[in-house]
Parts: sequence; structure tokens; C-alpha cells
Amino acid sequence: MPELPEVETIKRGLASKIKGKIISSVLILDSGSINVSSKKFALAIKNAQIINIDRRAKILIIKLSNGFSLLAHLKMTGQMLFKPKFYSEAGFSFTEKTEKLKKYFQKPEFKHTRLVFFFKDGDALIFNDLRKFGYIKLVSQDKINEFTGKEKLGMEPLTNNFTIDRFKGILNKHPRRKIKQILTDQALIAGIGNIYSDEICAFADISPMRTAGKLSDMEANRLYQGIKEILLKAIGLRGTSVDNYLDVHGKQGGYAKNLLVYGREGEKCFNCNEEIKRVKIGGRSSYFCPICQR
DNA sequence: TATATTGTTACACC
DNA sequence: TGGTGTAACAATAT
Repeated sequence: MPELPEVETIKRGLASKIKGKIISSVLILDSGSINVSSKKFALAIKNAQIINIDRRAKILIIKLSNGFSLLAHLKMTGQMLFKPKFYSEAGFSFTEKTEKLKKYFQKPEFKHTRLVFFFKDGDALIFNDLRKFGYIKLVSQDKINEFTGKEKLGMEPLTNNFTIDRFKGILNKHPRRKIKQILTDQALIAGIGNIYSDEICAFADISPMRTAGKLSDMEANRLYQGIKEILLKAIGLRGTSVDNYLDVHGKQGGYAKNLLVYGREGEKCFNCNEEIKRVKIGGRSSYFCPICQR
């Protein structure tokens, strides 16, 4: 599941690989992945240059030279794969017919390919999405704030204005909510999902079921430290691949072997050897050590 | 075939 | 009313 560290890793990969490139065409294999008609989408981005790539919460913002941006959300299973020299390797010319391209993408490895961006230099960018929950939206740049405002996104946890006081303010405002739900609530703190919320609670030795109002000052400090440290460490290792997450080079993230609890139901806690338990909180699986996390 | 998966939202409830 | 919880939905693999 791409969360903040995975999306940030992809953002950096895209910045180094496609920034400055000019889009020659786009192949739309699943119109359900975009927000406007295929015709409008293709026409709008043709010949546009990639200005830069940004991230807000788990959303990638690809800024184009023509006043539009592409907002990409990978949801559970989205992938962005950079394919250098795609045209020459696939044996295509720049003016290849759509039908021939579509036929080529019927190959099994492209089963979940929804969109393909072709660049003037022959490189390509592939958007895969097994579950089809993700999207790439064409949004006018003057409407991006409107869009992210509509999504009610909270603070970016790695920015300087996400201070310990701000974090405690959030806890105080929602004293009855479980800490797991606060960490994963995108309207409060943006970018933390199921994996890292469990890992942050494990780092802080706090049960994900604890309510915010009953946390001591020290416990709140530990959670805050966990948010910063774990997200930064995960970015440093290019994310966690527990499912189908890959970076733009098609490589897995390196954080999976650092997971303390996520996905380890029935396995032993590294600290006390107790079995890791799994409970549902707000309908989501949550993993924790019942001895270490109180 | 029923179930599990997560991010997001719509809606019911107190 | 606003804060909270829950169910529903997206589509697919197993």
C-alpha cells in the first residue's frame, strides 16, 4: 500500500527520470482511471512538458507546462514504472497506430496497465493498478487547492509546522478517538496509512486501541517521535513492499525487514517473544504486541 | 464462491 | 451540532 514514504520515493524517482520531458502521446487502456473523457485527456497533455513533481499526502502532483497538472493517487495497488527507451526496445515508431499499441499491451505483464505516457525521447511511463482504485486526474493548476481542500487533507507530518504542540493539539481535540484512527485520519495528519500507523504505535510502545485523551505527555512525545523517525527511515529505505509496491525503477522498497509488527500476526515480538496479535480497528487490521504496547 | 484487502466518503446516531 | 462510528464502495486474487 503506497503511503507517504512510498509516494515520496516515487515522487523523487519521477523527478529524476521524467522532469523536463515532453509528452508525445498517452495510451489510455482504462478510461475509468481518469476523470475526463479520453479524448480531452489525450488532447490536453499532448506536447506538454513536465515541469516538476510534487507530493501532497499520498497524492502525486505532476505539473505540466500548459496550466494543467496530473494528480495521481495510487490507492492500494497503483504503480508508476519508468521504462527507458521504450519505443526502441518495443520496436515501435513515434507514429505507431493506437490499435497496434493496444495489441502490444495485451501481453500478460501489462494485464493491469491502465495508462501509458510516451515521451518525445522514446522513454515511457506506465501506470499499473490491479484494483483500479487509483486515479490520474487532469486538473487545472488554479484548481489544485480546491481539489486538495475538498479532500480535507491535514498537516504534512514531515514539515516543520507539524510540531509537537500541533500534534498534542490534535490529540486534545479528539480525546475519545483511538490513536490508530487519529494517525490514519487524512484530515488530521496526511499520508499515514495502515502499515506505518501500526509501526508508529509499536515504536512508541502504545496500543493502537488507546484513546487519545488518556495518553500521558511522555506517550504523546513518543508517538510524535515515532511519526517523524519511522517515516524518515522508511523514505531512506525507499518504502515498504509488503504487497505489490514498486518504485519507478520496478524495485522493491527496503523497509519490509524493519517492520516490528505489521503483517506479523502469530509471529514473535522481537522484544519480548510474545505473539503479535491482530485486531480490527475501524474495520482495518491492526497488528501489535499485547505485552510491549500498553 | 465467499472473503480479504485500504482509502475515502456518505450517513446514522448521540 | 459536531464529533464519532460504521458501512459501503471501488475490483481483483485466492
